[in-house]
Amino acid sequence: MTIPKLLLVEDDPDLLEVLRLTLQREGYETVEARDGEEALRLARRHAPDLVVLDVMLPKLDGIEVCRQLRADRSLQHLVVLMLTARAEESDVVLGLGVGADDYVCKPARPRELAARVKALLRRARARDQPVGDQLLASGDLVVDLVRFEVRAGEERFDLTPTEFRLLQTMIASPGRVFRRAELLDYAVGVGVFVDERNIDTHVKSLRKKLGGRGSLIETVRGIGYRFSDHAA
Amino acid sequence: MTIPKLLLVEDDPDLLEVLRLTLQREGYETVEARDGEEALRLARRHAPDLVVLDVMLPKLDGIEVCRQLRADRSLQHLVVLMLTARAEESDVVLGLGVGADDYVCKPARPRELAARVKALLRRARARDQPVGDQLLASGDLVVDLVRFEVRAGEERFDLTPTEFRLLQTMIASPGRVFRRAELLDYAVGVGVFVDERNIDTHVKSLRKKLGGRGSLIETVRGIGYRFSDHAA
DNA sequence: GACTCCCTTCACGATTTCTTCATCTTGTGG
DNA sequence: CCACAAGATGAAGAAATCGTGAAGGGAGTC
Repeated sequence: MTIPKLLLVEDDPDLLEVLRLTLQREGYETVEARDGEEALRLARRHAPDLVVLDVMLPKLDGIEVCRQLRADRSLQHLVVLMLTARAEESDVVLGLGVGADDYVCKPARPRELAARVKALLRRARARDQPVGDQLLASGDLVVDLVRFEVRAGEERFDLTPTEFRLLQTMIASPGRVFRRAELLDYAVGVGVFVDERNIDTHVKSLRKKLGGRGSLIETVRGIGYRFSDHAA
Repeated sequence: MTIPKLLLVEDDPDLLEVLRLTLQREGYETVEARDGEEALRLARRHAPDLVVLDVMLPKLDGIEVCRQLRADRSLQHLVVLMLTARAEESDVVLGLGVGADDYVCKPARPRELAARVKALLRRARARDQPVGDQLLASGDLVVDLVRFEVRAGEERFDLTPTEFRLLQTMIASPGRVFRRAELLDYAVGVGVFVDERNIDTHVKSLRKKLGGRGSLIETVRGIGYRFSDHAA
């Protein structure tokens, strides 16, 4: 559940600025390249989740960049979003032919660009994480990711989103100790700047809602918290 | 649950390549035709589940191909997905007029195309099932996919298309929580870019029309919505 | 062209949730 | 047993989410 990293490839400084502002506002981390060679280099160095790739580029055009990216095994999961000049249908077909996942015509409207990036990342994530571990359980406590609810026998616990993610994170690895900083990343969000003590408050509330089972969340003094793995 | 077979009809070799790559990657078996006559021949020989049909074709255009396919009793269950040039509104109207099930504007975005194909096949599968399975029900609420109406006892609810799809989607998996983004894909359309909170508005209207049963659509704060599965 | 229906967006208030902070309790080492 | 650090607790302000009504725009109809 980390924050998605995007590689923006665009030679026009103004356009690049627009891309950056648009996508950073959506909470993405961005890396930027101004030509094809730099794009390839940065893609390999940073392993971004998605690359926004202009077709017209100095040194190496977008088509060629895309082809080479696709040929790189270590970038198997990279999503490529092409930026093509308006009405240049041949570019689009070429781009899709070398494996681009989607395209947006320039000038790109921020709303559409952001929406497409979001949709692409969501689908990519869904693909990489096939249906399966939709149920987490330890003892008689069950975290149901499909129904977004937590049960124990007949009893149901009404948790807030943050409490839910907190429990989900810890119960996925019973016995493992999580530092507060880790829990913040998982449950609150990466890149959100809040006090680590915040976790204490959520843990407290979570324990309270879990009633007798609240003690399954153990405090590890000086480190953080963990979900008990003592056989129930 | 056999592997679906698709017939791809496209005269541009590059575009055909894109179609093939996109859909084979999704696990479909494909057959290819480059003109209208070949399309008809292969459709009859291979009896595919779905045909992706370009409108502009040599010899016999897509409209005419579609018309003839529809006239063939042995291809009753064939699903037709039209590929139309961008902004050619007239093509779309014509296509749907001769019985196409859906259309995608060229150049086709892989994800969108794949999503639509998947959705169409899912719908077709449901349609071919016995009548009983074309009724979705939970409690005394019945969603009739054949008559496109929703009933509860004697009462009939008059829903808009979007409200209908929304309800259909959720009632098909009672208890499962749907994120707004998912609901947008299912109920509004893949590749349509609208505000996620648009869903809220449709839900509100749906609840209002369902009257007392509106509460069956539950809000899962911070996540999305779901259809209740609490035993009636 | 006026009208209707549907979809979409927007803004406001009500409510819930998150976060911070001050205080109290507990655990630990000396 | 004390002192101190770390955690637990409760309260309250800040922020986010959701429900709602209304307005605008497009497509189709009369």
